[in-house]
Amino acid sequence: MPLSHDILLRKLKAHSELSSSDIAALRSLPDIERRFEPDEDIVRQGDSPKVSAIVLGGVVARYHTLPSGRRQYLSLHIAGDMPDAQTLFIETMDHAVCAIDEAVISLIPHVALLALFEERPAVAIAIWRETLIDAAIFREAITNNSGRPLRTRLAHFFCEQYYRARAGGHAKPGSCRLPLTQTQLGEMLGSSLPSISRALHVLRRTKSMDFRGGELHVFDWAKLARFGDFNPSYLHLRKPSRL
Amino acid sequence: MPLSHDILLRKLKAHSELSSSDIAALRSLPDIERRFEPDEDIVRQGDSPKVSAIVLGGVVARYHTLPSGRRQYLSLHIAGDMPDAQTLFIETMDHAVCAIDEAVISLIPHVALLALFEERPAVAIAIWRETLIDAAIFREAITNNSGRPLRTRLAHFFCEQYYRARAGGHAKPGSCRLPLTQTQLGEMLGSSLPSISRALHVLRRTKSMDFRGGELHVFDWAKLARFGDFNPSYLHLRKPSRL
DNA sequence: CGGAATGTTGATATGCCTCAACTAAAGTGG
DNA sequence: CCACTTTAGTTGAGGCATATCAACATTCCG
Repeated sequence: MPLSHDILLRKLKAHSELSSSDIAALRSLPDIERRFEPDEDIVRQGDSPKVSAIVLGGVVARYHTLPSGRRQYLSLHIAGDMPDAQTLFIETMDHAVCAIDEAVISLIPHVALLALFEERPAVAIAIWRETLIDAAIFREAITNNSGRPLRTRLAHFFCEQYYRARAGGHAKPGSCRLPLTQTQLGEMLGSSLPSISRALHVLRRTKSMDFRGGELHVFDWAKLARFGDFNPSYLHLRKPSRL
Repeated sequence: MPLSHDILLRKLKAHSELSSSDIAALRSLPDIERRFEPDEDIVRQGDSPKVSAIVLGGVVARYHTLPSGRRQYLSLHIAGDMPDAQTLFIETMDHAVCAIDEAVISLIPHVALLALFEERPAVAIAIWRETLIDAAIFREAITNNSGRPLRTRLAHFFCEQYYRARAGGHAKPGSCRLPLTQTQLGEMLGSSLPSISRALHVLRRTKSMDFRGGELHVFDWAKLARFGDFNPSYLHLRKPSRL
């Protein structure tokens, strides 16, 4: 009964109802824990993994590699997230998943998950829903990266990370971990390092936030959210976090 | 036994195995057919529909509305697609779906689909997979709109539409329907009308394609795909189309 | 303490935006 | 069927946000 599954459970409960037998079945899933170094790949583009990952600690990201070699980060994942749930039903990875900082991952064999789905359809639905929320986050990223000026885009990104960290219970009051370099922020938001640096100065000057040393500080949530044009409804969490 | 479901079936078969009883069950789903005018909304942001839509004809799009009023199109859907499958498990729409040209839609009650899923898990998995491929398309859109110059972005977009139309059997040899204005292309790719117009001229000058009158013509697929940095693997179709 | 990685800042270049005028094509009503 | 209006697309001029290149400052870490 790996305690680690409680982390997934907590995440699923944020949007889905599960019975006590669902929960028990989930808890009894076999898993292997693995630690990854910063920047180490967890799954690569083209792979066909036979396990799915749950993030237990640290930060993990999905990314594409462009022919130029440039990296485009697609999403960030923290404890409780299943960044490669899709490998259950799509054989080949169309993107890669890597650790951003040092990350601890729980790996669950597909066969075990599929057996659980058959026995406990409610769990399958909860994880399906999880993948659908992922898709909503991707859609928001399309809009964010295509339709907003860089300052707004950056603010929106910070809002999302902070909000998700809080919703998952992984934030201190007023701050959360966000171990990205400015180069990586650029690769996330489709922008260059110097532009990120300058946009960040603009944000800091609003006094609503700060970002340094891999830590995101939020001083004035309402202001930051306004600045970043952020509305959390796309995250589809049942009880909106108080911020 | 609405024949219209064969259109969905064909789509699902492109990536999933279904038994004859799965197919029979799918065919027996009740549905209502509805016609939508160009630009008419099928579902709106904030709605909680009790039915899911299958596109039977025409072109349909998902979109966000920005506070400025600007529209960001997120994806395009043609016959066989289920642009709002997610409403099965996510109550509230975080985006809207509209008809681009005149579109015919089949609406299936959620209750009927959910009952089918219970009876025929393979169908549930096929549709789950469908939503996962949707997510892969969103990811590609993030990369396309964030990481590539406008000409490339436009070429990539044309490649995707043409490839998907062919895969679904909705393309003539060398061309497919794509009833978008340049304004809409701009709202798709996060760009302005004049820039689209100029980028389009560049593409036309390569002699690999043309786009006019809502029709996309492909003269030299290999060239266009190269220009658009297009690799169809993210569409996860079992038998890659010959082009 | 020295070297590598990260971030800041400036100068210059450029892709794309905005505004605007104009052309072309597609309805619409007399 | 033709003028009238509307919508769509083209083209030009000027400006701005962001890219690129480069030098420097700072922090981190062995």
